[in-house]
Amino acid sequence: MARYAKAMGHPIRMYVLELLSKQSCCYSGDLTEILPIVKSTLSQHLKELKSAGLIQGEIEAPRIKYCLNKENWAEAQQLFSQFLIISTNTTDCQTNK
Amino acid sequence: MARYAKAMGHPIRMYVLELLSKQSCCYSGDLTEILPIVKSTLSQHLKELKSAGLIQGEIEAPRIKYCLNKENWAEAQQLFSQFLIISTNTTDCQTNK
DNA sequence: TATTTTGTTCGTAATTTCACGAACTACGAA
DNA sequence: TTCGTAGTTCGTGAAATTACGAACAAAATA
Repeated sequence: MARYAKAMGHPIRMYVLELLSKQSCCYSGDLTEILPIVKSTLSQHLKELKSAGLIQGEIEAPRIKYCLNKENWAEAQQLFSQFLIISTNTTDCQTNK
Repeated sequence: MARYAKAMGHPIRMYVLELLSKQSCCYSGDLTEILPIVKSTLSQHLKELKSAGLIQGEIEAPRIKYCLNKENWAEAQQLFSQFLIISTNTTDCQTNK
């Protein structure tokens, strides 16, 4: 979960994920036109998202089509939603004192 | 959301959050005994979690009692679970080509 | 009042992140 | 084959992160 969170912890990467969650897929060329960064920087961010497992790229020459990695996305959904539930039966505050 | 994600993007901070989600509250003195870091480092992490809005501290002299910031926690829950849903009606892949 | 406990702040160092441009690779099209 | 397009990789530098120990502050206790 820390790995997913870390990947999500940057506005550019968040933007890409948000787009992909709405739009099924995109090409990085289109992203460079929208985003205020050069293509090499974008490439790095996409690489991070890919190695975190949140997206996947598919060659569609001469471009690359990116979309969500649905399997891991579902896992993240599972992890985060479970984690962020405020448990109603938390144990009492323990101290070693 | 990037702010929350960033705060969650470190194992130590994740550990603290996990503990607090199970245990209602804790004291940082107890954490220093469990975690492999020095108190000043822990203090920094707690500060980050606090400034991200995920936890809050309450003075209970001579110690400080930490617990989740339930309001923001609920917001994060909302944001993440909504965000991570795989929308079934994504629009088609758009390209500027 | 002096001491101990608890935690923060500060300075420092090592590492990582982020961003850029240049050089390179791959591949389709002229 | 040569050219143009689409991306990646590499080297670099600036800034942020992570961790530590020392010094400091606040407050309970001896």
